[in-house]
Amino acid sequence: MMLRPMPGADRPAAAHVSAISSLIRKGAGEVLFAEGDAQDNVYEVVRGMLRLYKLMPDGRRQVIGFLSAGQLLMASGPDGLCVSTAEAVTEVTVCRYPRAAFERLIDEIPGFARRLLALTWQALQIAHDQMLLLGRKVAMEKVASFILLLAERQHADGDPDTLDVPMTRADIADYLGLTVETVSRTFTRLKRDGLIDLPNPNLVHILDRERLEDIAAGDAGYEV
Amino acid sequence: MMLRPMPGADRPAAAHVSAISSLIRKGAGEVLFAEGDAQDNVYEVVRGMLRLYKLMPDGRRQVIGFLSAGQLLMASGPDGLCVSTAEAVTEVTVCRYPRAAFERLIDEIPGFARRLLALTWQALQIAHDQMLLLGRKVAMEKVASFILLLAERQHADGDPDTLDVPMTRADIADYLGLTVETVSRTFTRLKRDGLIDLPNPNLVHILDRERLEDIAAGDAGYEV
DNA sequence: CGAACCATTGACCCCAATCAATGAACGTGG
DNA sequence: CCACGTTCATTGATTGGGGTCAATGGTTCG
Repeated sequence: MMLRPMPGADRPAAAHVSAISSLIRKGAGEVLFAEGDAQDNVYEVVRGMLRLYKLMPDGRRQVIGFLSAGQLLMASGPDGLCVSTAEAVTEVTVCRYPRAAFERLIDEIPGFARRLLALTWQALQIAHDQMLLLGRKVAMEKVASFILLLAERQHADGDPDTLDVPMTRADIADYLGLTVETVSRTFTRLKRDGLIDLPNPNLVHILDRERLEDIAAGDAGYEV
Repeated sequence: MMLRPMPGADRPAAAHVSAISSLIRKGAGEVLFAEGDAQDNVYEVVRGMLRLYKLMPDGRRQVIGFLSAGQLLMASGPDGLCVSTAEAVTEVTVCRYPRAAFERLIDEIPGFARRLLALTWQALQIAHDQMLLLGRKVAMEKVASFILLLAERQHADGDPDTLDVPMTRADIADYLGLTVETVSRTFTRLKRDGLIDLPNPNLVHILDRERLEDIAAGDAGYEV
């Protein structure tokens, strides 16, 4: 489960429970938990970025989401088994809360459950939007949507049109239901067409946000 | 938002609040609410089936899910705007709860919020599984997964291998990220290969569940 | 009986996958 | 410091799975 901070909430939802938590650091590429693990914890990303994904037996991968600072993550279901794998994209610091203690707080702190419910509902909406993207958008629309999603996430640090891209092309491909090659070609095309600049693979400058938004929404204005 | 009954819960979560609810009937094809509507309600399906979907400006459609008896549906976000459209697949009876009253109950009834949270979390997991399907599975795997999903849903009424398929091929296609033609061809192929029987378009008999499950999981055993 | 809708099937085509090669960036160790 | 391996990104050539276009038949309904 992937949760984002509530709009208007100044502090992450789990800030209440720092007494029972423990801080964990992971280097890039390290696994926090894997699909099927029997560990039963709630995590909060403090610094860095995680990727959450599911695997098929033959290695096909679907990235469910990228989690950055402030986001909550319930790793396992009622049975205590993890339903996806969480891996560090960059070096990350996460805060771990034992599930049992977390659940107790739900009953004790008034309004906490409602807040969690709102967060989970929001996560569900994001998942539904991603279903539209995966099921119905073409490659160009997927990549444009992804760039705007990144932009939305980091409007805090200065220029809203300058984007850090910490994940690899393979991560992006597995998030968008494409291949590495198609993602790369699409970035190149967006650059060639003057919608973005791409000084290096991990840095994007948005040059024409309006057209990007039209493309992402499917208002087909990108055929040249 | 789409919710399913908690495992082990004998009654739908909203059964507590029947005092403030109203029953609504809709004929097949009728719209319960549409994306962007400002109505702020929680629904529970009593009888029949709903489809939930999102649209793109040019008419491309992604079906988010099919809801049958017992399932809960929070139509709108914190801003009160509906994030998807709900339409009757068959004739349906739904129970409507005003959001405000529903929210009050969350604070008043102990454990209710937690129960809703569990339901929402489960809905999120289903959405994540669907993301894997949409992003990484091939047509045959998608259709096999869909048939097994249908089977899971109606194991109550008698034969677990006899499935009612109330939705159209277009609904299925928009749920799986395919076209009507591909869905139809894939059903035909499954029938030809002896994995299912298809007496008519709305009735499926599962003949080889094990192979269907292998295909759905991606254990590629369906090339002939 | 005709209109509308739905499902199926065939012919053809195209977008994105696959296969393949190259270059850039980054350690790591001699 | 440089040779080497590894990983990542890009680009080109080719292919194929599923989309598109089109036609047919079944069913329902007015």
